[in-house]
Amino acid sequence: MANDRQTTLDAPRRTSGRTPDGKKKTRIQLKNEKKILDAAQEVFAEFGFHGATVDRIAEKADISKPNLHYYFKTKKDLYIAVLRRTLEIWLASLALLDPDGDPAKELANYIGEKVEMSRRFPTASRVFANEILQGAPILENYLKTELRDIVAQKVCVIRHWMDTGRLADIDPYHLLFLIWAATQHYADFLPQVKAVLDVKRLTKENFAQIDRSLCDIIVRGVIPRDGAKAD
Amino acid sequence: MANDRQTTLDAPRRTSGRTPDGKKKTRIQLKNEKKILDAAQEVFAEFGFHGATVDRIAEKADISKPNLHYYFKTKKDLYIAVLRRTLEIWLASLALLDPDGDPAKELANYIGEKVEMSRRFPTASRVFANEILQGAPILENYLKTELRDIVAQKVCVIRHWMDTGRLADIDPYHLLFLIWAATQHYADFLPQVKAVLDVKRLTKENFAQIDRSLCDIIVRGVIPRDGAKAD
DNA sequence: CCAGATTTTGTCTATTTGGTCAAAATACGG
DNA sequence: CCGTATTTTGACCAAATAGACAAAATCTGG
Repeated sequence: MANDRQTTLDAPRRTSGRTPDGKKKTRIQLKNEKKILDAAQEVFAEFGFHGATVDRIAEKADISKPNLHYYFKTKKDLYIAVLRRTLEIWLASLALLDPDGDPAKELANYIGEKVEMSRRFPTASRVFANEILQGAPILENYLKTELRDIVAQKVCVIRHWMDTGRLADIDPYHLLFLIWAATQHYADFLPQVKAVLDVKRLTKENFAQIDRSLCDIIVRGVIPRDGAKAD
Repeated sequence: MANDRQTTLDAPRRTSGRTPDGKKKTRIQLKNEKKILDAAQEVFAEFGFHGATVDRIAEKADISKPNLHYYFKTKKDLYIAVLRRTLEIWLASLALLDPDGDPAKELANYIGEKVEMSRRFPTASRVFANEILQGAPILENYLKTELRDIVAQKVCVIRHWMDTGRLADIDPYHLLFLIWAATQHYADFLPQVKAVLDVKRLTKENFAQIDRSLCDIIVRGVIPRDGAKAD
């Protein structure tokens, strides 16, 4: 009952550089908030919201716990801030898919972008995965509004390609899910992938190979047999 | 330093029905252990190891906390027991892929099996996902031995299909990862899927559609263009 | 119905953890 | 260099939580 604070994630507000009261942020403030957010992202990615402890985050950020609370009132606030950052990365990768481009090239490009994302920002992907896995208590609202809308747009593009006969007739939603799942798998399930492949870590070459494999299968799977260019 | 207890997961021992000392298990024991494991699986799936509390599990199992501890010494023991059960489900679905079958049919069948798995045992999938996401502290050993071996076998089958020209030349490992990722996505990321599709829950029809879409794309993506049967 | 084994519970404890607070330290504009 | 605003910290608290333990209740075979 004592929980009337904001608990869902609004559309990422363009407030960076401003404190909630409108004042400009100090240099110290910016530096420390970044340190904390970086540390928090790692810890939340590894342990999820519940498993992460403020102490651990503070330690990793090399800052005292009360000082951390000076910048972020509660653990939840901090978590929301991390999610917000994570989301921007996510959104960036979703912004592709040109309706006028060649479907095969566009999709391959999209897949490549997402693979690169998993390679460069695995912790961001994991924070996100943890949140969804636990029922998306914070992101629920975002998923049902912003994400849904963006996806609907992408779906339109894909449908357009089908209508003009440049793409096989498959469900656009599941095509997108397939791409997301396949690419993020290499960030979220990294320990499993490494174990099965029997490697210490995934190199750039590994990711190039992943990109090739996924494009091979998925693009070939959705391009019509006849009119397709051999490339 | 005071942690010399077993911390990794051995090969699932065939000890069901036997207590560690070799005695037969009481009917009460079996019933209560099942109640506890069922409850624990749900809670671990939703909150992960750290987020899950013994109290909550006990409550869900409708059993007192000390009584729960009577059956499972520690939270970790209970977690390991849940993982063991989960693993059996996982293994079962991996046991397919007949080398002498038709590749397209075998793969479609495999995908269908995994989709069905996600539909029927989403919590099991989530427990597993949580464990991997947090770095697979318990499952690490299992991943590097049993799973790796099983996968190696499947890879052989797939390679065999390629060598006999019945499958396009793609990396078998990444094909398997793709299938796992795509199918489990609908269990692990269910809240996201529901939000984007704008549905309250995924029906049997939804899953049939998922199965069709995934088979369409993936199977078409790996079957050579020429010699393929139209089916 | 009895004796021993098994099961259940009320109570308690040690530890972890999120968060507070007032005071001390530091930065900064004039 | 001074006064004010900002930043940092040591000490502390209340709640949550994993687990211990001995006593009580119940079951079971003879």
